[in-house]
Amino acid sequence: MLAQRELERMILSGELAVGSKLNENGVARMLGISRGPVREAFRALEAAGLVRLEKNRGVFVRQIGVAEADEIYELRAVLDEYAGRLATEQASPLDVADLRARIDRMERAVASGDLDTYHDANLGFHDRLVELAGNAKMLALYRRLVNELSLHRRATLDQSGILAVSLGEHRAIVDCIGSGQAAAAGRLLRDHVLASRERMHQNVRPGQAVPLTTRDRQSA
Amino acid sequence: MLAQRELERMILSGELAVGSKLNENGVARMLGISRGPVREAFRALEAAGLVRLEKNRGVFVRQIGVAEADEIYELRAVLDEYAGRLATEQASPLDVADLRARIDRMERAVASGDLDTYHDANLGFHDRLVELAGNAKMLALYRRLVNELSLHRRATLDQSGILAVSLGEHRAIVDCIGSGQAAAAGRLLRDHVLASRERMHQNVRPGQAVPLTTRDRQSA
DNA sequence: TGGGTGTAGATTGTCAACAATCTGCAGATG
DNA sequence: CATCTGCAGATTGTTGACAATCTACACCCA
Repeated sequence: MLAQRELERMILSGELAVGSKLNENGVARMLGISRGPVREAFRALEAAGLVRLEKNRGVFVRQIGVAEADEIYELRAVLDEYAGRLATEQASPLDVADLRARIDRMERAVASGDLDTYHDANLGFHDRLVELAGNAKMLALYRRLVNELSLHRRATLDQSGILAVSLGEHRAIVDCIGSGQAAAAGRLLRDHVLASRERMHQNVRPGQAVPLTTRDRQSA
Repeated sequence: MLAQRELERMILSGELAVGSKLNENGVARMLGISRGPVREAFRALEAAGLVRLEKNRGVFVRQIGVAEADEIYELRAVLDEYAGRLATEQASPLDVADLRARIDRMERAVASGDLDTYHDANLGFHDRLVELAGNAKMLALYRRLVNELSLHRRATLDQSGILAVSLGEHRAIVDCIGSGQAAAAGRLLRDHVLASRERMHQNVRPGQAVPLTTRDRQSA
């Protein structure tokens, strides 16, 4: 039960590299437990889409390719448009202020060049927005998609110019939410996600395909 | 690995009643295996949303209430509208003919009063439609939602009048797909799903809340 | 009689050992 | 020299046993 959360944390933080093999004995020793609970955690993580199980061969941290990331971004665009519409109808002035504060936090992070904080705040902003929509099932699906996207380890050569654009999009979205323009909020949110997808593509091209040295790497 | 599929089948078919407790030893004996693999299957099924785990108390087949079913229907409406648009762009004439054949099968089932066959064909029709959209991740999410909806055991007092209406909606959808009207196909599909939600509500009202006798029932 | 309490049985959580399968390498063979 | 074969070690799949926790019922007491 706890092993699953710890493994999930390590996978999402990148502590366990994408594509690396997870040895049952190794993980068990690392967590100070036996193989039984580790295997159970693996099964749960597989259903959550974070690892891949190969019968009699072992489990691997899942690798999300560009094509699959594309699919996920398009799904997010559809869900986010809906979430934006609902959130506009549901959000209180306090909620809007909270969203603005999150954007401010992102802006400060960009100004100080702290990309990690920016990334966290960005995830938090979108998560809060979907949460405001008030559909718990959608929030669960959304989080799953975001988790899977984090398995698409791209070069992350975020240039501050791109981040500034993204910041502007965020502000426009919250302005629509604050002024009750549901349809416009949804549309901007969808466009924002699709633009993020394009930004990912531009990051992927220089690096080409995923280097082989990161596949089936040993760890734990 | 196989235990999970068997349990999933038994849950979705209703062989294991919604809300019933699944005893580890009982399931293990039933499947002719030991408790270890059973516990692994439980963890996977929990992540799939089919069972609910309560620490030190056991696992129960999940119960979907009206509020949650509502959320799922609204999500399906959003996804299906998108799927309808994509499917229209992707579908070949053969695909359209296949969809029509599925509707014919539903019609025959209604005519002969075979509600089980109608239900299967209906699920198959929508599944195929989402599959045609060509987004594998969306298909996976869609199937998960449909699975969860089957945990909302309503009275299923399907009257043939209602089914006829549903059949007509199906034909209109495929007509749009066949004639390349993507936006219209999406809109009709969304409306169809939302209408299904309303039909569920009308089925729920007479029966009121779920009777207590079906909760935490012993089985396996 | 109603309600709290303790205990016996059942059930879940965990572990270590055994069986089945895979992997890597050394040696044979053409 | 390349390829196939077979074994040794490592890893996964499964099992039965033990510890921790919960549940239900009998019992006691006000």
